[in-house]
Amino acid sequence: MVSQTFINLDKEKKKAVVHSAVREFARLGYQRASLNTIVRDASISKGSLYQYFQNKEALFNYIFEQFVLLVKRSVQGAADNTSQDFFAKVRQVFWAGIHFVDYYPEYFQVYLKVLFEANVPGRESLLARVHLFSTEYFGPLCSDARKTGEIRHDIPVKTVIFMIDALINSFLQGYALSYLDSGLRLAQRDKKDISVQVDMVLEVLKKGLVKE
Amino acid sequence: MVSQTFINLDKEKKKAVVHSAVREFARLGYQRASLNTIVRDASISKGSLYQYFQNKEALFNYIFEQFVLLVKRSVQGAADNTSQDFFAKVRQVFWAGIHFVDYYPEYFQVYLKVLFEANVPGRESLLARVHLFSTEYFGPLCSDARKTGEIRHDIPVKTVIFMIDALINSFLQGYALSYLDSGLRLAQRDKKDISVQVDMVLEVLKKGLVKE
DNA sequence: GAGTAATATGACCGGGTGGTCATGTTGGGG
DNA sequence: CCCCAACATGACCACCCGGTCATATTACTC
Repeated sequence: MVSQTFINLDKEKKKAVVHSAVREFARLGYQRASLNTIVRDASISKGSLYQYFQNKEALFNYIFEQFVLLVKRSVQGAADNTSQDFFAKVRQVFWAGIHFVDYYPEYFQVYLKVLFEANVPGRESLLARVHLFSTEYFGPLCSDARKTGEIRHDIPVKTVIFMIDALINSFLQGYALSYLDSGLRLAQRDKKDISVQVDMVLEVLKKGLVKE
Repeated sequence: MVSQTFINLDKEKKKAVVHSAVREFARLGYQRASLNTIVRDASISKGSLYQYFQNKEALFNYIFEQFVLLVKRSVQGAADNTSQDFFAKVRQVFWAGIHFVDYYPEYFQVYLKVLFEANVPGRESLLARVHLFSTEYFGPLCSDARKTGEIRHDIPVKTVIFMIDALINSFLQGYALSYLDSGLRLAQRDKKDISVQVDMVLEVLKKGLVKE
C-alpha cells in the first residue's frame, strides 16, 4: 500500500510524485506506464518510489483512489439545490462532468484508459466503484422523478440510468478527446455553445425526437 | 504494407495468421500485443511474419482494414428495406451492431482498444474512417427524416447523430464487455430481452421521458 | 559531534520486446 | 537432376521494463 514515509513527505514533493504518476498513467495506461519515466519526472530515485509504494499496482491504486475522491466531490458539490426538477439536476451532473474534465483532464484520461485496458489489476472493482457511485446517485433521482410524475412510469429506472450515463460519458469523451468527437466539435467550443448542446440533448431526452 | 507472399499464401494459413493477430490485438491493444505470441499462435516463424508484413504497424493496419470492411458489410447488409420509418432504420443499425459483436467479438475489441490507447500509429485516421462511415450513413437518414417530418426540425442533425451514436456505442460496449455494463446486464440476456431493451431506448428517443 | 535510525540512490537483474539476418528448406522450369 | 529464386526459420541484437539491494546521505537524539 502507501507507506508512512510517503504520507509524511514534504507537501510539494508528494504533489510532484502524484502529478508525474497521473501524467504517465493518463498518457499510457497502467501497463505501459513506465516507473522510470515517473521517477525521472518527479526527480526522485527509483528506490524512493519503492519506499513510498509497495509496487506499481499500489501506486496506481493510490492514484485511482484520488480520482474517485475527486469525482465524488465534483458531483456532490454541484448538486446542492434540491428544489430543482429532474432534468435540471441531470444538467448539473453534465456540468459537473465538464468542469471535472476542465480541472482534472489527466485524471479523466486515467479513467478512460482503465476502461479498455487488459490486465489492469482489480479493474473490475475499480470501475465498480465509479459505477456504484453513478447508480447510487441517479437511482434515487430517477425513482423520485417517477413518484412525482416528472418522468414516465413505463420506462424502467435502469434504462433511464443507462441512457443518461451513455450520453454524459460520450459527451465528456468528445469534450476531453477531440479525436473521439462524433461531429459536435465539443472540444473547440466555448462554454456558451457547450451549454446549448447540453440543453439540446436534455430537450430530446425530455420530449423525444418526434414532432409533437 | 502487405507483401505478395502473404496474399498468395494458402488460405488456411492466411486465416490462422489473421486470427492470431486479431486475438492478440483484441486482448492487449496495439502497443502491448506481442508479435512473439502471434507467431507462436499461428505456428509460423517470426521471419515469415516479417516477410508478410513490413512491421507491426503494417500488420495492425491490415487487421483494422478488415475490421472496417466487416463493419460496412454488416451495417449495409442490414439496411435493405427503404420503406421503413426512421426509428425502424435506427433499430436495424442497433441490431447490426449486436450481430457484429456476436460474430466478430474480437474485432470489436480491437476497435475499443484503439479508442483510448496512446501511440497507436495513425489512430486518428483509423477512427476517422469509422466515424466518417457513421456520419455518411446517419446524416442522410436524419436529413430525410427531417424532410418527411418524421423528426423535429429544431434539433440539429449533428446532435441527433451524436445521441444515436452514443446510445448504440454504449449499448454495444455493455453487451460486449460485461464489466462495462451500467446496470442493464445486457451480456447475460437472451435476444428477446435485448430486443425489449433496444425498443425501450428507441421509445425514449422517439417520445422522451416526460409523461405525455 | 558521535551514533543510529530513516530515507535516498542508481547500478544491476531477469525477462520480454520489435526487428534482423545468416542459414536451411522447398519447389518448379530447363 | 540441378539450380536458383522464393520462402521459412529461430538465434540473436539493442532496448526497455518492474523490481532489488548494497551503499550513501540525511536528520535527530543524547
